[in-house]
Amino acid sequence: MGRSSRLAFDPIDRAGELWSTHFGDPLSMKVVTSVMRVQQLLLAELDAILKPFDITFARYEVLVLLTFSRNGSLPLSKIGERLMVHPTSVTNAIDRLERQGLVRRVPDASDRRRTLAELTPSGKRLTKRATRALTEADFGITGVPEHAQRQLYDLLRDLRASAGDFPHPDEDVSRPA
Amino acid sequence: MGRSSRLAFDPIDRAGELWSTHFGDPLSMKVVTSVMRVQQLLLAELDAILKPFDITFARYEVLVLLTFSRNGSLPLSKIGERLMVHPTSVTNAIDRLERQGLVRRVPDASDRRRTLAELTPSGKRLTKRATRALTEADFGITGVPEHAQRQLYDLLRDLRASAGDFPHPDEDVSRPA
DNA sequence: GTGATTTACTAGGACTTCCGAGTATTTGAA
DNA sequence: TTCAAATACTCGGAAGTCCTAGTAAATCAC
Repeated sequence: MGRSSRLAFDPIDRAGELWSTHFGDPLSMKVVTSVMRVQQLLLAELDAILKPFDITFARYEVLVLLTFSRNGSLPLSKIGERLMVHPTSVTNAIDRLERQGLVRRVPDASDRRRTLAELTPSGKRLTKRATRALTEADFGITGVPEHAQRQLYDLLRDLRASAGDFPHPDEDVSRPA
Repeated sequence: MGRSSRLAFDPIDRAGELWSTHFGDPLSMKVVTSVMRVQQLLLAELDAILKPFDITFARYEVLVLLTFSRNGSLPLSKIGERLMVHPTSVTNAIDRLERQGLVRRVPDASDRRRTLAELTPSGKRLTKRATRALTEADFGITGVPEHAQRQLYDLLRDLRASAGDFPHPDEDVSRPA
C-alpha cells in the first residue's frame, strides 16, 4: 500500500522544499499532490470499509444512485452522467454488479437503444448495510471537525467551478449563449 | 470523459440533497465525493498537458523525483516510499519509462538486491520541458486564488494528519513509544 | 558460521479509468 | 419518406492502482 510504510517526514512537504530549490514556487504543485494523496487515502479507506460486502466504492456509488431513483432503475447513460464517468466505466461496473446478483439489466421498451439497470432485492439489502457501515465510519474522515469539512467542501467546490465542472448560478441554461 | 458532458446542475450537490432525504447528514459524503471528483478533474488536466511529451502524471512524478536526487538515480524502493505507491506500481512505471528511453535500470553494486533507476540525457531534457509546461499551466489550477490554494493545502494536510499520513511534529521518531 | 528473518524487486491477477471503434436505434432534415 | 446525424451501449486495449506470492540478497541471532 501507500499508507502502511510511513516516512519520518511528510513527503509532500519535502517534495515542496526540493521543488522550490530547483524550480520555484511549489504551492500549486503541493495543492495538486495533496489532492491526489488524500484521494488515495480515502479510496483505500472506503474500499476497506466495503470489503466485507464484496463491493468497491465505485460500485457502491452505482447502487446508491439506483436507490435514489424513483423505481430503482436507471438507463446506463444517466448513471454515467450523474457519476461523471465514461460510458464504458458504467458498463464495466454494471457487468460486475450483475454477476454478483445485485443489479439486473432490463431492456427499455420506450427506447430500445437503452438498457436499464435495476436493483435486485439483494442489491437493495446490501446497499442499506453498506451505507450504514460507511456513515458509521463517517466516510473515512472521522477526526476532521465539521467546520473544516465545510471549508474543505466549499474550497473544492470553488475549484470545481473554476474548472467548469458545473454551470454557474447566474448562467441561464435555458437560453444558451 | 467525465468532464465534457456537463449537466445543468452540480451532481454532487444534487446527490447531497437526495442523500439527506434518504439517509441523513450528507456533509462527509459530499466532502469525500468532492475530493474524488477534483482528483479526477486535475488528473485529466495534467495528463492532457503532458500528452505532447508522451508521459502521464504518474510517470512525470518519477522523473521529477530522479531529478531531485543527488546523482539522478534512486533505488526503486525509495521511489515507492517517496511517492507513496506500491512497489509494483514503481516497477510498472520504470518499465514504461525504460521502454521510452527516459530512464535506465542500473544494478546497485553496494546492495545487489537493489536496482537503481537512472535518468538518461533524454529523460533529463524531457523533464525540463514537461516541468515548464506544467508550471506555466499552474498544474491545472489557474483561476484558484493563492489564499484559497493555501487554505486548501492546509485543510488537506490536516486531513492527512488525522489519517496518520505522516508523523506529528511532537512525535519523537528516534525514541519510539 | 549457519540458519531464520527481513528487504528488494518482479510476475500475474483484479479492479478502475479512459479511449477508439463498431452496432443498433432514434431523431431530424431534405 | 428516406438518408444522415446523433445517441446508447459494448468490445478490446492501454494505463494506473493495488494484492499475493515468488526469488534473490543482506542482515540478524544463536
